[in-house]
Amino acid sequence: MQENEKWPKAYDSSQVEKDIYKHWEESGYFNPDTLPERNRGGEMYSIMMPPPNVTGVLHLGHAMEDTIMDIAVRFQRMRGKKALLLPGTDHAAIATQSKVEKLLMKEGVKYPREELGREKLVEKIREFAENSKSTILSQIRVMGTSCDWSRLAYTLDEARNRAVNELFVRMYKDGLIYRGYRVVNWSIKGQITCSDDEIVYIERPAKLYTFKYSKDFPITIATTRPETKLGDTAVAVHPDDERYKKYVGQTFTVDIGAAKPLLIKIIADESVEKDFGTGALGVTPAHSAVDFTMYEKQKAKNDPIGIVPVIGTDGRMTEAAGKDYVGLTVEEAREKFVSWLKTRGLLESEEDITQNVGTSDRYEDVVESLPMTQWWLDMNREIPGRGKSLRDLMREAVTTGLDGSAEKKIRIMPERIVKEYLDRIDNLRDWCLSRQLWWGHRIPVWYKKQPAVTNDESSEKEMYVGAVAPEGEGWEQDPDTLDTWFSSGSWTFSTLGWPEITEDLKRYQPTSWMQMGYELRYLWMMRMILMHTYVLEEIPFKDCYIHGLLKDEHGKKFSKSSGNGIDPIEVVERYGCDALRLSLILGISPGNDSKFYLEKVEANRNLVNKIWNISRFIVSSTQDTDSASRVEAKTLADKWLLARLAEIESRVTEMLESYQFSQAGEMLRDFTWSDLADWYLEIAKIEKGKEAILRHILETVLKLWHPFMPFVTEYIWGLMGNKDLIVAEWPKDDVLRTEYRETAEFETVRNLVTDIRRLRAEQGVEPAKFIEAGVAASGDDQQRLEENVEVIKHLARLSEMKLVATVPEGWATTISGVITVGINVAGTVDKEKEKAKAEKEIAELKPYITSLQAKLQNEEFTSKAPEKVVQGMKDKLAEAEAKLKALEDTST
RNA sequence: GGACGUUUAGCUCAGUUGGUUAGAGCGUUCGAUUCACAUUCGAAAGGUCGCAGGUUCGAAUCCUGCAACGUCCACCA
Repeated sequence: MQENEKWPKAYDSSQVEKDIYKHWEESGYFNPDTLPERNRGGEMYSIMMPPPNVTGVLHLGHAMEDTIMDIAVRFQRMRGKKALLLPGTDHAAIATQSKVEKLLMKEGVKYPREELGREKLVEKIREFAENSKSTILSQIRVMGTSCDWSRLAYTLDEARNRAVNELFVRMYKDGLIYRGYRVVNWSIKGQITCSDDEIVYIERPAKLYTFKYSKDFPITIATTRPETKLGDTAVAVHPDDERYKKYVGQTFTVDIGAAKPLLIKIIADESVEKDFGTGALGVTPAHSAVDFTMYEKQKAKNDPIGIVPVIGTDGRMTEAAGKDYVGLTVEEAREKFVSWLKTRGLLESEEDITQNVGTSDRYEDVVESLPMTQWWLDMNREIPGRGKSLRDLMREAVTTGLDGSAEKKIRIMPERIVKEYLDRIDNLRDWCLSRQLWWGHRIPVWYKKQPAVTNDESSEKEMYVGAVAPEGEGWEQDPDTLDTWFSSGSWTFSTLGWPEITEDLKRYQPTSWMQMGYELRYLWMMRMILMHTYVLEEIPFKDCYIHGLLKDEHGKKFSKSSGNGIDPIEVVERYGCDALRLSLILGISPGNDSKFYLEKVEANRNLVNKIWNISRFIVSSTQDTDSASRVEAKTLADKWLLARLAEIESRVTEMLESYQFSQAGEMLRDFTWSDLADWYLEIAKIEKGKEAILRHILETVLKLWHPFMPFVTEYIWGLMGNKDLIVAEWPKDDVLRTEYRETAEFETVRNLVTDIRRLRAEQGVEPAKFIEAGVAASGDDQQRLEENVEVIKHLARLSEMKLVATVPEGWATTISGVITVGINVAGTVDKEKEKAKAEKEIAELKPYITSLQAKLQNEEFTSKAPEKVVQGMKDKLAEAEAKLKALEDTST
């Protein structure tokens, strides 16, 4: 074929991708409202894009998510659905604010909050966020993502802010959100509260100290945090513990150096393990979540114990800790208190242990447990009128279905995640919603007097909950903002216009599908389920696919600190978007991590180019074809290929329906490269008159590939004179599927060609040389080969192929299935090689035959195994025996 | 302390409800360049399916135990 401008030898993605994306965007097909008639009347299909954080740029993980979502939505669009992929970004409260603060500090603003003040700092963050947002949005376009830009959402925009406020107020009115003095996770470094989900547990060595408060105190206790003991108010023992039963209810006064002598009450609590340590637990309600629950239990029992905070928000000991300790860090205080115990002879032992401590996922410091007044979401309280709690809703949504309705059940993939999720639900504590941050949704609560961040139980002033301040003077809004996951949690409906009951809301939720990385399954998936089921009494999505992490070739996480980051945009520039997309989805299995490296992209670039050249060949050789001509299989090869195509069509469809992208893509690749390019197109050069079939095949293949590699397929589609592959009809049941089913017959021909090629290579026949061949076959095989003599001759480079009774003496021979084939090597046959080959095959075949025979003689097998299996084995045995006989004939 | 995942060719991974000679891509070796594509084509080598037991006529696949790696949960005071 002539080189020409339209069809260069190699596909150049950089020349076409931008224009094609622009064309798609202008076509309106990304927006379900402006899709062709067929789609607008179709079933709805919706995906909400997990909003990337506006903290920087798109990374490979985003690129992978964009790819799988885009494959899903393109597939559904081609099938005629009213398909929506709704894009958006996340303001990412703490991530963004801390990032900007760090940048400012680098620029010399040492204390950004103090120096700039709330308004100015928020303005700086907004600037940064807007910048980052526009970068990210343009990168989503580069990935070819077919999302509806007219519905673009941002977690901190006007509409989403309205939704968040409304949600907060509604939950408050339902009694689910409350203000409470409770123990929080406090990051000293970040000066901020963390939810349980933002805690990362790490193991570290620690010392377990066993001691008594005083010489005459009857119970010995153990702790890894001696300094907190300055705030102890009780000792808890198991109610059945004979050793301590007699003390329960008594109160002891001990002086261990705190500001005031401690009043220690002995209480009984089921959760204390008799066999752990001394079987008694010093209770510090102010500095341990567990102890705090005991404090609450005692309060409920009307047998209260005290609560004494001895650590402040600055991580230093408070005045309550006593004059010897005030102002010290916890480490200093610990050392001091331990030596105090030692000098008094109160320390019984010191033991090295490994301890699990919680750290802040953002600031990476060990979090302190401190009591504070914060806003909380109650997991256990009954929702008015629903007869169940938020926890119940979260459980129902993945088990029985919401309200027991199977229609309202979320299917999570891979399934094992469900178990982990339920585990987590069972252990869920109330969610601390308020954050000491400025970047985010400000808590919609107003006070007459502003409470300071403090760990004293402050007296409440007049309070009003609502988005707008009430009438009158002196109202000040709560200074805190909401946990960023509060707004992300409402993503599946806030994006559709809620709290207004819009057409979009009615139509596109519950959404069809959600995908996310497994690190988000609690932080985000759980919250979406919680909020959606609460607000709309519906599930947020029908299917949820949890994918693994992308790692580098050594299995390491991509991260800035290890410097192994790969910029997806650079990869697109170098190899093309289609190649990158394939590399992100092929060879992965759901829920497992996968590795990414450039060799993979290269291989997939080659695949894209292969498709380009297949098209180039087919288009050039079918230029004058009447596109209306009927697709009809005339030869064995035609029947075979059309049967394969029909099979691929239905299997790829099935796989995409069940979100098995990797498998679908691999199947298509194998078909395209091997069956179509290497075999059928080669045959098409020999057997003429395939124009209509070739066109049909190419168009079908382009359609099947389009969701995976949208750019090159759309481009070729255009070069073929067609319009808008993006909305072309997905291949489905057609005449081919029922007409052509048989693929096995062609395998005889294919195997014969391969075996002759191997024989030539073994015998050292020059590759270009045409030689004579003789083929001894019988029955159906004989006829099949006769019909395909020309094909075989060309593909195996034969000058002549005769069907013979026996292969002439002196020719090199091999066995292909049950066919004996010989080639005339003009007396130069390498007997040694031939014999070695035959012997090797015989050696493999004999034990195989023996084992088959043994199986077939085994009555247990023949009576128990299904008839199909037994028959299959008999056939195999017959074939193997025939082959063995032929081999033995040739090797003697 | 519980739970989960992974372990298959040198590398990356497939392997559907157990069915009998375990597959692909990359890499390796040998060979090929006029006529779609060297971003290509042909051929080959390469695996005791982590280990040990068990169930079964039959196990990479099911069960039990163990090991290595990874992950999650828990009020390990």
